Amino acid sequence: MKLDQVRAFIAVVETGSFRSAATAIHKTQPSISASIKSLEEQYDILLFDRDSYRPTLTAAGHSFFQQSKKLLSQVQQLESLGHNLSHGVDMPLRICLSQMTLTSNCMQKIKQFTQLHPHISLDITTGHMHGVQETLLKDQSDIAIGPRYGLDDRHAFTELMTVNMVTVIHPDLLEELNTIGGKSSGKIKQQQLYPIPQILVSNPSRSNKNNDGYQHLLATGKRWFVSDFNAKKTLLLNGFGWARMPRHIIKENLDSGELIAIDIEQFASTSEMPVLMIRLRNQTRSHQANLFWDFMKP
Amino acid sequence: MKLDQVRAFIAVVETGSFRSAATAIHKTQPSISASIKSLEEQYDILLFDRDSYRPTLTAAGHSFFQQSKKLLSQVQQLESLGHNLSHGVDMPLRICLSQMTLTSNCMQKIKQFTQLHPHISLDITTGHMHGVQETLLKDQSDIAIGPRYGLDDRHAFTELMTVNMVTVIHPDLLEELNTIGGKSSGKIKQQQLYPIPQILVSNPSRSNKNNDGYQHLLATGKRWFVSDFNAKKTLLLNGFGWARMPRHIIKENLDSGELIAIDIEQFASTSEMPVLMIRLRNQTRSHQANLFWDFMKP
DNA sequence: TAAAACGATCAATAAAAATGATCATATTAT
DNA sequence: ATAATATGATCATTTTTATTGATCGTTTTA
Repeated sequence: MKLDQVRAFIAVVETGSFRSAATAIHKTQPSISASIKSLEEQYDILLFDRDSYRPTLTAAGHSFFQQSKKLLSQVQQLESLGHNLSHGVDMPLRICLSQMTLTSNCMQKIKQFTQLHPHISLDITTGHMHGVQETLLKDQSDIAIGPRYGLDDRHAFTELMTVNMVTVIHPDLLEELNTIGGKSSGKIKQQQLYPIPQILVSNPSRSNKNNDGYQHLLATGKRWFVSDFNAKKTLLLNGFGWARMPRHIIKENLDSGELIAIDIEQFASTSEMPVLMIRLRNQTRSHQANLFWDFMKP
Repeated sequence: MKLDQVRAFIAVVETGSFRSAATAIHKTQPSISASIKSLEEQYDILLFDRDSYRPTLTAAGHSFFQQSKKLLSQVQQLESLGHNLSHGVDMPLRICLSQMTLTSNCMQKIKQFTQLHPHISLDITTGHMHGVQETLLKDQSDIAIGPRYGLDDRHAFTELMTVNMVTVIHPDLLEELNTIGGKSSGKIKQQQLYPIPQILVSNPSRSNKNNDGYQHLLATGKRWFVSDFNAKKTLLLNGFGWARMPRHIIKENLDSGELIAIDIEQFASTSEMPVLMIRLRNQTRSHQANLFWDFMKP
């Protein structure tokens, strides 16, 4: 397949005839004929129906056209990239941060990096849960920073820090718990929590097959799924349930007593969740990506 | 730009040398040199650093390589499509249905279509809200069926039917309302509903700028966002709030008294929501798509 | 009914790509 | 150290490919 052949094909479709296509892309009509013929012979398909005066796309030709358009837009992207690169326009370094990692600690380190390398432009996006690693796989980011959830052997990673996770609940709900369940202090039994929903952050966009990584689920409790930590926090503050939260997000609410940290029997109520810096193992890394990786690496 | 040049470039990157690249793609080394040189001159960039013995990618070369890989995968898609088309493999017709439209009425019409055209393979996906129209724009579907939300002038549509929307609430909550608010029958005042959350289906994946289409929001009430109608139904059945629902989804719950239809003052409590069949205006349509469109059109 | 536009075809020509030989240099192996 | 091997650039030559202009039989348009 030659690009010029595809260009000729598209020109014919869009101008409606071989001749007009020829003038449109500055070639001669026989040249267009040859290009179409070559495509048709190469794949053993009929792109145009020549029975009528004007060439009309066959069903196969229609599918081929749509895909051809995609190909050509990809070509144009590559060509404009080529031209941009000659003018010193670098590709931005794309970082995807898990909401969980938005601590001043981590952000300051990134800010230091930007100050150290002011010529490197950073594209920073945020995501939740597996979504962070998915941006790597979908080539929407070069480096991701997030929890261990959803990693497999395609990912390489290094631990950056840990986030203190704490199990919290609204004081009203806690009181309700104690009046029903029994003891007013000490550890809470798992059974006591069953009637109260656990609020979890989920990624509803993709139904993930493997449920690994959810090591912090209460086995039979009711569960609520929200889309991000802010929604989770809102629900918590309104007393809709209990949840595990990064301490830095709800620190002020803990201090003011709007939320209470609780301790559950046989359940990792507070824990240090590792935050990883992640990249794809088999992908060639840009120089900027390597600089960032080495700078952030502990 | 020639495809062979890009292929040569990628081969060099992946094999590590011009000579090995030559053998890998069955060309000679001078040919590879010429290809790379041509690319470099065309865009006025340096792809490889030749100072060292082995050619190593420059920063520009690295960016160019990543984009080149994408291009080539697009090429392979087109080529395999070409070969498939010759063996009579048609592209499936991709329909995206809003969850709201999953009435037996609509589904039966689609089933009739499949029986009428057994050779046309249908790919059916479902989505929520704007997500349905987005599949069109992202070229993930050929025809969408869903509500009016999020349409703009890129879309062409025709009304298929209407779905009866009804405002419902859990009987316990209704009782609570009446004891607090006053009357035990007749219309409910908007103010009475403020303390009870309205449950809405949202599309959290994309933060949509224009809030048009949400004509059924109570101005100052609390709001809950869930990802689909099933979640909404679950919340309703558990008495978490009130919501507007397609009648066909909760018909049985209304009959059994698990949910109660309510009437709110100055609020379109029950209404007929139009369900549209939607396609992109400027996109060439496949024969299958036209067949489907004409069949479904009232 | 005449004129214009269409696509297919073909021999001739122009352009481009691939080739093989050769060179200077860098890396290995001995 | 030294010989052997491997690397990329260069160039004249050949081969392949693309393009052209002319022409033919149609179909559409005026």
